[in-house]
Amino acid sequence: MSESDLIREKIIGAARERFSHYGYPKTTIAELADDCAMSPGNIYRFFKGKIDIAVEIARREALSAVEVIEAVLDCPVRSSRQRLEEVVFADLRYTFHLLENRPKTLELAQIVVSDRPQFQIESLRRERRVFQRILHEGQASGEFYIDNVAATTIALHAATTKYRYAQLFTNQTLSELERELAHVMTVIMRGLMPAQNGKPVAETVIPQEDTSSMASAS
Amino acid sequence: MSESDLIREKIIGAARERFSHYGYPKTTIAELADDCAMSPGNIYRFFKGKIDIAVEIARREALSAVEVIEAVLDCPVRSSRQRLEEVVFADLRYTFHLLENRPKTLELAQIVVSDRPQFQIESLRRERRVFQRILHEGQASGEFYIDNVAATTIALHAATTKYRYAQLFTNQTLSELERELAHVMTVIMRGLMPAQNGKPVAETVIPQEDTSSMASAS
DNA sequence: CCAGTGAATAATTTATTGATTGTTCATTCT
DNA sequence: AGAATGAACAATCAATAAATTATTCACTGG
Repeated sequence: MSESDLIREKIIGAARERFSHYGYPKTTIAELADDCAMSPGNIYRFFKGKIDIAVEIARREALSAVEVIEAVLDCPVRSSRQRLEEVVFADLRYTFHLLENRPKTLELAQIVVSDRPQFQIESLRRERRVFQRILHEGQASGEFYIDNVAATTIALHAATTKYRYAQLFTNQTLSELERELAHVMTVIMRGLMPAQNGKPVAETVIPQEDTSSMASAS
Repeated sequence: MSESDLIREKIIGAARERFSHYGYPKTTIAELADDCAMSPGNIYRFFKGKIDIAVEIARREALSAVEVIEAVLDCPVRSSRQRLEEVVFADLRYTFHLLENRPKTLELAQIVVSDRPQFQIESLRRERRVFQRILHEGQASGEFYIDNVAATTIALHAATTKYRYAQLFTNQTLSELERELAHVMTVIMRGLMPAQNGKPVAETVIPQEDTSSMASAS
């Protein structure tokens, strides 16, 4: 990593710290410059503007969020169904806890999105890719009956919209949301899986929370 | 209708007019009083405060929205499936056109909800009742396989969240949303209906827009 | 009495100003 | 030369004052 990149990282680190403590609007370029022992003007040799620092931080946050979800893919499971359910519930829990414990992260994301609408579109696309992988795998194994994986991925993603950053839509508790999502997933799974000897597949059971990946937030 | 009720209606009429033209914040009590040829103080004999006028208007708007959706129930259809699909698509189209043609209506609703959170909860509940009726009917006729109608109603409602006031979530066009919703409904219908001789039920077809109930907005 | 008034008051909103902050760039360092 | 500075300028924000508005209530005319 070049010298220049190191300085860039230093700025990002200082900004992450201040944005999460005091918020984006209350953080000044002068403060970031101070933190990095440089002049305000020098910041602009590394970022085009203040908002671009926020974009970079939000981009990394979004990537690591998808990684948390993708981590679920790595642990061995019995079926694609279980994978899918675990990913959806992980999404609910991850975004729920994020808003609960680090509200400034959402604030930052909203500021970035209002300036760069494309940012949100790309974040959603990344998330869908995880879904798509699972559906594709389930189709290949014959576990799912899906005639159009791409369209079904979009449908699945849309149908679970309420369970991403759920606090934006409702003030239900996490338990209530989990119970509700289980019912949604029951219907969806029955929509994806052929009935077993005349009986629809069993109801979705709320998965155990995976405590091993519950890293504490900075 | 009593004299007093007539005056009340006059105030509501004047407020509807001004709220929809200039918005709630820019409408003053003095203006409403002028419109009704009375003094500002007299308004308060009919409404506890300015916000209560908005609440009453929003309440009626919400009721008439549900009526538009319920109207779909009256026309004869071949199946519960068709009913359900028509209601869901009617909801998407109605709320989409509402935001497109009468943005002040949403503004008013948001103001009311921010002051009276209960308002939103009740509106959603009313909407769900329409869904519940159809699910219940489909279950009774054997067309749907549903083990828990109440829970499935909630699931269906949650899964279609994105298609109510869709512009709040996305800037997709109505056609795009319709195509997407068709895929969502395909999965859901397959989740609700037993497969016919081994094959999952057919994909959802986007229903024709019902032009007969397309009343022009004031 | 009681529906209705309108001036008085409290609460909000808007306008104005001064201070702060984001951004640029001519200049200084190394 | 390239890296960094910090004063200068423009844009934005915060604080305050001014104006407007919501609400109340002692009063009036029927």
